Amino acid sequence: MKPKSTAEERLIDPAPEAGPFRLEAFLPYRLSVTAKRISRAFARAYAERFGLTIPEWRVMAVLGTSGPLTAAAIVERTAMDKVKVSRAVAALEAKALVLRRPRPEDRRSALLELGPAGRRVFEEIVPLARALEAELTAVLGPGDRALLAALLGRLDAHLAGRGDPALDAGDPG
Amino acid sequence: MKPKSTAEERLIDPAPEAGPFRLEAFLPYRLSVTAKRISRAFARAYAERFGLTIPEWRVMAVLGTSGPLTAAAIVERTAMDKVKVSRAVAALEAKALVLRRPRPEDRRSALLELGPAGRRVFEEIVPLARALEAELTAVLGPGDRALLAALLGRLDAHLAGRGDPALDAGDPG
DNA sequence: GGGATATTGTTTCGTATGAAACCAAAGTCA
DNA sequence: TGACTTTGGTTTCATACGAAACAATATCCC
Repeated sequence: MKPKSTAEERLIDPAPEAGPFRLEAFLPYRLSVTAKRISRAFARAYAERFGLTIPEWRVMAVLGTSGPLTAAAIVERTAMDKVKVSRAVAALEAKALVLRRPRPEDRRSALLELGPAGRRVFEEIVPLARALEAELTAVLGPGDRALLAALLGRLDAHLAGRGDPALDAGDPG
Repeated sequence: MKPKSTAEERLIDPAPEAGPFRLEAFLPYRLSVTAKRISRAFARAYAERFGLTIPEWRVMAVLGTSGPLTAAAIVERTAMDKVKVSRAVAALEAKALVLRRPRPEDRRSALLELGPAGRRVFEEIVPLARALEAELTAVLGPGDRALLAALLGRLDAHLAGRGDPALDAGDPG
């Protein structure tokens, strides 16, 4: 750690030594740990009560609040890659939660939508997901929760802008 | 979505319907997406330039700023489960970056520390990691970065408190 | 029309993950 | 001392992941 740096030095050295490296203060690490913890809690809840994985839940989540979508549209809205979406949809079809409606005008893709059973499960999950979210983020008041969302939003926009390849997302949900 | 709720209803219903469910506004989802994006960027950088995975980097990170540690101590400090740590350490040993020093007084575990090569890699990675962190979080000023860290800190403490089982952490680093 | 190219999803294949089983070395205690 | 139990790490095994290859259309453009 250098003694205090002058304004000039700061211009030259944009990332001044901030003392010894501490993993627990490293933002990417912190973000990962927190996200994973929350992810787990949700994964467990969805699995236990509905037999769903997080990718499956994400697909249902978007289909629950939109008209029928193609797989590609789901990819866009869930930040998952197409392999994951493909598998999640296949699983949901097998459970009769999602229906596939072929499109004569383009037989490569089909429109996907919640079936009656899927709709019921969706209606049941949403309040649960909201409650769990509220419970897990209880330490933050509504204000800080919004603040966190805003910060993540800015960060995300930045990251999405930086032409990074695959845009998939881990697990939570 | 209910018509506006009265104060009384709010007391009764702690999680008032906030309109239709929107995945992209769901905090667990947002956290996961952002964490994963950052994770990827780091994973790629570490792999390309140092041939390291994130779990490996984490192990080196703690060993780089502490005396020799047992695997169990590393588990504590990296929020990774013992299987992951075991494998990361094995890989680092194979690369001669980490050395294992047996302990006669307890031959079940050994003390682990960076070897000379590991030390050199560590010294090289740290500035890079800091620079990448700075770049990725550039949209947030230092103030907001600290704010985000603080919010994650509170959230984490809360989550860690809630006796959730496994405490492993995803990937970033 | 009809070959070249692009788009949409699915499948393959190698790697990462983690729960549970396992092994070896301590520790307990009768 | 000699069962049991506990602790520290490793290995196994079944699953999740995603990059790359693939198959089936669709679209271009001559």
